[in-house]
Amino acid sequence: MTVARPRPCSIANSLAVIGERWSLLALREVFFGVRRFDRIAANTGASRDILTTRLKKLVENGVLAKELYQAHPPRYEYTLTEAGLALHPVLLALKEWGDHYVTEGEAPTVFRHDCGAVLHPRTVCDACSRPVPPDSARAVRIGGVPQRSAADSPGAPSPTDT
Amino acid sequence: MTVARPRPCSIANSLAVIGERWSLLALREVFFGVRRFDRIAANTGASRDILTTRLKKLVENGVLAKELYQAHPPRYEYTLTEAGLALHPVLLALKEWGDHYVTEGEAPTVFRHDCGAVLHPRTVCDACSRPVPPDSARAVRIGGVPQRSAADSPGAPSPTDT
DNA sequence: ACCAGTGGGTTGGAAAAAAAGACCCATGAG
DNA sequence: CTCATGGGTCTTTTTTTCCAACCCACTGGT
Repeated sequence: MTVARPRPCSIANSLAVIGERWSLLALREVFFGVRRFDRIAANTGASRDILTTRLKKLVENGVLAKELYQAHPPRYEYTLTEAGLALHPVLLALKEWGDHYVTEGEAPTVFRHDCGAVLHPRTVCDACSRPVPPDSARAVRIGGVPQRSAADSPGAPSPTDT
Repeated sequence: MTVARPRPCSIANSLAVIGERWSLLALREVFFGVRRFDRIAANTGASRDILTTRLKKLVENGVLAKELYQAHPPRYEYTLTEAGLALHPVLLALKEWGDHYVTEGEAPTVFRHDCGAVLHPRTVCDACSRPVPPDSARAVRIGGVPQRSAADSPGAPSPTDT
């Protein structure tokens, strides 16, 4: 009898690093170019002590780096590491979804892409550059468990009980 | 003197709906085809009471729908609404980031795209279909505040103090 | 009829996390 | 000297979360 342990999963792993309250909002600020504690606190609304522990965690996990910009009263700026920059798609996806399904009225934040158009991100397959609707992705393996590739009836694509 | 109120932001709005612990993992399960309470609880590791309130909230916010599949002992399945399906890019982005920067070893979950290749999502501009690196997006407006369109060097794109 | 099992919760108490706000320290400006 | 700024820390109170147990309405087996 298998004990029900949670599914191994990169989404869960990601959330363990950036999934706590305020973490993503702090990262949003750094993406916006706001790199100092006070401003991040003010713009997110996070309380200072929580923000301190979140930033520390993000630094420990290599998402942010702390850079000294003034010695003596040592003062730091938080900057994005490579891993931090790689979160851009996550934030864009969340913003797009929020604009569409949560925020009422105009989107509070708007970007213009290099190409000149207002930015709306779209997710495509890296190999073929075509869109990836939910049903265009077949599971090869879920949570470490190989999926039968056979014709699973639509609507019940291999529930993966484990 | 402006009182520091948190920035209006669709990312924050999104997180208010799906940002609590377990919410995204529950949604992941529904995307995987796991639609019933017990299985979702087992596969995520969430405790039942928390899962109850999370699912209720997701239903209230129109991300999931509850469908009766058996009367009498009334039993429900949770299915994705249009808004729920639209979260696919968010989950893909989180999975991709986790695979890359958090999970050690092989990715626990792998999808194959319709095109035949193993799925790696990429985010592109909907208008020009080109990639969207962090510095290719210029702020038109952030948190409701218009940005000066002048040449802000990347990395310091108008700190938006509000 | 009796019993175990399944599905979807609810309840109560203990433990952990977050919020709010005061406090601290070093430096620089007026 | 005093105030303001930046980056925290400390304490107290309020919220959440976790955990395990319990409940109810069946269903299927014997």
